[in-house]
Amino acid sequence: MRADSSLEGLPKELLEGLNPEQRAAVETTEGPLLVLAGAGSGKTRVLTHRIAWLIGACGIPAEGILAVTFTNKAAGEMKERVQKLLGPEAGDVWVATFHSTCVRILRREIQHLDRSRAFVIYDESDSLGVVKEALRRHSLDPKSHDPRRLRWRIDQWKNAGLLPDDAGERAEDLDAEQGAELYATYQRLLHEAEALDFNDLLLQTARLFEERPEVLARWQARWQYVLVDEYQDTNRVQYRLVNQLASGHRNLCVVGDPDQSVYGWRGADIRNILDFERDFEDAKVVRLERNYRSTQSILSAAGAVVENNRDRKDKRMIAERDEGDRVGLFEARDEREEAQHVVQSVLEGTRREGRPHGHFAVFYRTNAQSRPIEEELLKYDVPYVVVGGVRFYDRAEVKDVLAWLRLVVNPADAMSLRRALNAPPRGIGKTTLGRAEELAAREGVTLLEGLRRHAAEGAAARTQARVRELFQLLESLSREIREAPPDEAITRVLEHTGYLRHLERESTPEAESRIENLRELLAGAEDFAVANRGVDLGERTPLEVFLDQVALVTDLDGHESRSDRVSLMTAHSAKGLEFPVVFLVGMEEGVFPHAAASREGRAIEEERRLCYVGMTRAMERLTLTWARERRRYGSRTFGVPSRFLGEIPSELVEGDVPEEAASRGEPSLDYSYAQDGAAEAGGEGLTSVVRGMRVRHPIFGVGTVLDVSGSGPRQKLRIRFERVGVKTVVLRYANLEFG
DNA sequence: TCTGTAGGCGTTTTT
DNA sequence: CGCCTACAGA
Repeated sequence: MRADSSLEGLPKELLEGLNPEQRAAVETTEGPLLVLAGAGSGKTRVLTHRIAWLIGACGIPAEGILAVTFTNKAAGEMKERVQKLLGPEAGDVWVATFHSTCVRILRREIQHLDRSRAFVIYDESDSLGVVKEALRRHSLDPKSHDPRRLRWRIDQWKNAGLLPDDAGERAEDLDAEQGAELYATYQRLLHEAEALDFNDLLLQTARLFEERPEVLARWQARWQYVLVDEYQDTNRVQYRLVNQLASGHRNLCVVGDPDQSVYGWRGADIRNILDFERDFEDAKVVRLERNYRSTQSILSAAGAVVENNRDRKDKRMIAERDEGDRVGLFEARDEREEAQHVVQSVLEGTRREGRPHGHFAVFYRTNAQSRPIEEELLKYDVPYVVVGGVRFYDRAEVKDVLAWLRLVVNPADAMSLRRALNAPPRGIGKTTLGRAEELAAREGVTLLEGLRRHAAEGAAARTQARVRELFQLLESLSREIREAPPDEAITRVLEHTGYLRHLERESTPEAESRIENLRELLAGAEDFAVANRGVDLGERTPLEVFLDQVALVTDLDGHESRSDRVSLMTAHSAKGLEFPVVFLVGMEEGVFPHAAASREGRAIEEERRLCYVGMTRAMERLTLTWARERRRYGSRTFGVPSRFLGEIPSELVEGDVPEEAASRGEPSLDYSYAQDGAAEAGGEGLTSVVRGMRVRHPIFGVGTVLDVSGSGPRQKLRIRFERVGVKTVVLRYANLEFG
């Protein structure tokens, strides 16, 4: 312990107000520690106090600590709270997401993998563009090979830590083999563009650590204490990274709650937390089971739902608060009535109890469900904010401008070139680009260089002139903005490329709103410039750092919780938050649980955990609503109440548990398991169809199942038939033979 | 090469 | 229902 006068008395203070378990989690600083932190048990408090304890009481230098979180928002909050506890002593503690941590490492070390340190980060749509390009290179029709499906598949491989060769080795059929080849092409294209997609950030870092032990050793030495938040949501690659970083000193503290694991679809592997004690035999385990957030009724109701999961460690949360109101249940005729109920309740709460709008939150399963609620809120002038959804930086006009910036930083970036090229249009079209691409592939140069050579080698005079103009523009732009602060760089791009003039000339309301978004982009860049004035960025330019940040922020991070607005968001986005009054809407089969999850046991359990997450965000009042009728993709559909409603004991509920839901819980669970089991056993028993299965259709002949969607009588199959290509058939009517 | 329109399509959750 | 793509016409 160090005798720094400014810290005297602090250590004691850091433990005040913590319960014995929380205190143990803070004080157990050495060696592996697993903190099983149930919902509302003061997890963030433990993490922040632990960091403060390490610095303030144990004398660990701030920069020796790494704390990894899931979202930028969580990271920001945690850092802020540590600073509040310690003051300036908090200094350089590194609290960040996995992704930004990896970016930081790669920006310094990626040359060891033979790559450029000026790499660009491709987001989902960039990456989809690369997938399409890969399909083109293999002369495959995007109609029969859905690019999104392939992208998803590549993602799954990456989440599992598999590189193209690994995927190829494991391929069991032609389809998988072809997929692996496409994956290889995809990686090659990324490499040629000096680009990394989101998953590459993690995967390449893990690879780097494996291939270069001396590099790993440096980072191990730097971060003597590692903390990981939301450990239940880590995937295999993140697991590898954590183990690599902690394998020397083993001062690893992971915090999580298996009941809140809701990212399995994204490759999160719940085994990571369930097996922690096996991975580290000497691990200490602390359980935080006192809930300080919710009333007894809310907690019991949520617990009753999640208890139905079979694959679960038994756990009981103890409510510290009193019983409170029963959980509300509302049956609406349709989605409009549902919205009306929510908004009327909000109005009542504000009038009668004087609650600010910020007390209320509405959660739904999918982003598309926000609309009717928004319309109703607008009708009564209730201020609200939609959290998540379309990322600001995903808007076309914003991406256009950013493409120019990215191109200046990294001229190899083919996707940005494609974008920037025609923003605004400058007479270089498909044909020219296609030729340039061919040339680039043939001669092994970047797309930009291919374009230059194509123009030099006898393209039409017109094209030549236009390409020359483009290069002049790029060169002068590059000279001017390379070292400039991002706000100035954006201004220059808007001027010199003629993008702004192009929009102004349109003078439509749409163009007007685009210009408005660009102003917002500019304002964001100004904020960045102000925040980073005088900050040492090392060898990197402000523009480069700005682009990194832009690539990794989500819409979630920007909107801080405001006290004067109702919050609307998906149940996923709600994780980690809390609100006094919560509405969980759209509680119908097919909506929540989502139809895509209804067929598989494991997926249903994840839906149930998601429901648990949503319910446990509520502090004082929780209302679940469902609608008999709902407009979905333009047409009316009829819904039955969610099985989750039937899992809540009626004595905890205000209002009637719908009969249909009450009778569901058990049998539906068994059914899903029966189906799952049959699939694993090789397809006997009920018609349980899985991907890759061979089938015979009376008309179309023999084929392979590509995908299964929906459940029950409406279950649909996408099948690639040998003779007639890909068709979608309804299982019930198709008369398929299996085997 | 660009722009407008008609049709097809799929729609889970996100770093 | 709204987004995106493919296609036709200038």
